[in-house]
Amino acid sequence: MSLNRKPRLADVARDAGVSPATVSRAISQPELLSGETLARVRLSAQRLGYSPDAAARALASGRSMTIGAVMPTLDNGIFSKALQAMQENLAAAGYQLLVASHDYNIAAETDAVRTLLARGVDGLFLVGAERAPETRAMVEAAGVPMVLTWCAAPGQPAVVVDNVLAGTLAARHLIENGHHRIGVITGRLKFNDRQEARLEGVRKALEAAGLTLPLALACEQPTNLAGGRMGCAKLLELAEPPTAIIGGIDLIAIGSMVEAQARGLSVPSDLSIVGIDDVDMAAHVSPSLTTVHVPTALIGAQAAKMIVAWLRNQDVDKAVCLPVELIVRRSCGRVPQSPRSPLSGSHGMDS
Amino acid sequence: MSLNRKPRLADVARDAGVSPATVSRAISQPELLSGETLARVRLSAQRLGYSPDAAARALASGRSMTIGAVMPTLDNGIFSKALQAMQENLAAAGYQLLVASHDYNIAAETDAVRTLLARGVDGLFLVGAERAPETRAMVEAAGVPMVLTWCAAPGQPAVVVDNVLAGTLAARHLIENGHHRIGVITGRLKFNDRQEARLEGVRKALEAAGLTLPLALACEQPTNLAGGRMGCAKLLELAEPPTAIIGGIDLIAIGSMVEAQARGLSVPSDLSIVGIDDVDMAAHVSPSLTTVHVPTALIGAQAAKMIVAWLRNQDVDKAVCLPVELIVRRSCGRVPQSPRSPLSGSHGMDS
DNA sequence: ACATTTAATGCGAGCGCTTTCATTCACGAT
DNA sequence: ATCGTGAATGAAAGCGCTCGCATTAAATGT
Repeated sequence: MSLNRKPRLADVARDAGVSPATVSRAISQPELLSGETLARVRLSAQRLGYSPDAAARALASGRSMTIGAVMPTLDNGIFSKALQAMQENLAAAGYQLLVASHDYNIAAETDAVRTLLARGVDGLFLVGAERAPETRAMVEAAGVPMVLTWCAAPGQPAVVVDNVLAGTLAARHLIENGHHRIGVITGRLKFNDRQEARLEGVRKALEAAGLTLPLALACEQPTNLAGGRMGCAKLLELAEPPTAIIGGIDLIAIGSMVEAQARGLSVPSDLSIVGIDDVDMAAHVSPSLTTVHVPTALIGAQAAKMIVAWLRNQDVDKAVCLPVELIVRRSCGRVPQSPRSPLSGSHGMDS
Repeated sequence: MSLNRKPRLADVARDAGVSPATVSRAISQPELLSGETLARVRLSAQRLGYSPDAAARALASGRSMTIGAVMPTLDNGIFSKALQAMQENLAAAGYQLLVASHDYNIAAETDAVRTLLARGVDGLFLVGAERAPETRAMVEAAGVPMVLTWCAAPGQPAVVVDNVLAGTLAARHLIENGHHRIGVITGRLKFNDRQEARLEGVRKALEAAGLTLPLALACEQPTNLAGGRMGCAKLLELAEPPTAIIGGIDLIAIGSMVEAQARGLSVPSDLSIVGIDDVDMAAHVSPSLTTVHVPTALIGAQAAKMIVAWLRNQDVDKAVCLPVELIVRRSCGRVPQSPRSPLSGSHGMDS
């Protein structure tokens, strides 16, 4: 049993009767070799069970074939879905994905980027456009291609969706159903420009309809079910509660639905609810959630393709904006005509 | 503007008036240096903005400070939660996490492991004990520490939970509530020993109570909400439908609940439902889901700690088994006494 | 037949760091 | 004074691969 050390490139070269350089080319630029030589080298490599040393390649070539992704958290369906898509697409192009998370902490993002850069990543995915100037500076100084996701920064390649539009779509749908008092529960706005944009979109739609968003009707909550429940509870306990609620993400919307139902309200007849994201669950809760579809997996896939193209020096679209779309399901209805039990009546009739 | 090339270790050495070896030690074994020298080197490093080159370190030292994790999918709360915990713990120890996924495809797992190994990972996390012999062989040949998660293989360090017990706990709870006809919806059993074990646990509890699991009452579905709905639909359409359903994972259980409710059944009075995992959502659906808590994040955290200890040549527990626990909420009730609308009556009275 | 390309391969100098071994120096013991 | 001793540091040989340049051989043109 010859359990000698791992074969190196030189071993293959010797075995195939060629120079190390030729073996190296057989791996990375096979088109430069004659068919015969290539075949011989491949045979030797195969026979010896050769597999190139990634660290050595990285050192010699200056490329690590590794891409870093820094997400707010991996523990959220929308990010893990994007991550999954990134991973698949990168793997297909020979790249590995290095992940880090910052839990919505702007300084933690800086640290993560620093670490990844020190790791020699060839490219970087970041979420959102808002970040510490230092972070941008580091990436720039390192000369590492970076593509943003979800939100775009000027002049920076990105794969985004129109979050403002998403908010507008959600609000407009409610307005068209006669709702005046619309509550909005967003995620924490700090270091989360996706949520900010969506909120802005809601405001826009409201203003376009001659309505406003009273301070009391907007609240920030953690981006999870519990946040949705709490936010909803808060809004429903208002003297003048909303007739409809927009969740900054589906999880919040669903949490709101649960809370409303737990309070004996019927969705949508007592309270309408709209989400944004269209997570798997949205179609399966009852009533099914009307929401604005955001192509999460596509964002990841596109971002991966973009960075690979960039690394291959191909043309890169400066920023692609993926479409969002209102998905009408069953969680929204016309504004209730009459006061309902735990809520005081809404003002003014409509329609 | 001196935008020269990145400073190297030698630059720091020159600046600090010491040898490169000393700088190297300042980084990785500071305890070997005199306080004075260390301070001087650190100052120079800081001033020059030095950051060691990971590839060079990896090549010279034979350690990449990188750990690979191969998951069935990132796009599932339980795995992404574990991943998140792994990532945090590894980062704290100076390691980076390289991720890959195989989508429940055993050959894809082999490929992922091969790739990660070629990448020079210092350690590996895998899910479950079932896999291609080739995969094990590769890891062994590479001499890379590997820790398994969720399910243990003999003689292999692992952080697991007793999935059989989880299944038993779920079933026993139902049995104690008088249920005889218990349906089970698991995820696909192929290359998923967690689900197999849970199913086995259910069988055990049933047998211990003198009951059996008829073939018709067990079904496999995708591990998501839609799977739960379909599985539930199938079971409810049986001539003799179950009075209770166990979901192999919470997502399935919740999907079942939705389906049951969509069919006009009330949970738990018409149908009891138990899940396994205790995902965030479980506490927030309505009725809240009775389930078996599996400490997902802890699995990840422990696994990370274990592999770090191993890499530091510290003692490693061969296999830690984390506790599972039945969480009684509101989705289970006594078996219905009388036939209910869409279902034919259950046989024999109980209690 | 001879110069000129073009294609295929080899040479060798690194890439930036780690680590073994040797060296130096200070200090307490003899 | 002399000799270990151990702590602190330096010298230098790689780690395994890539790539610019040089070289050779074959093909093409005149």
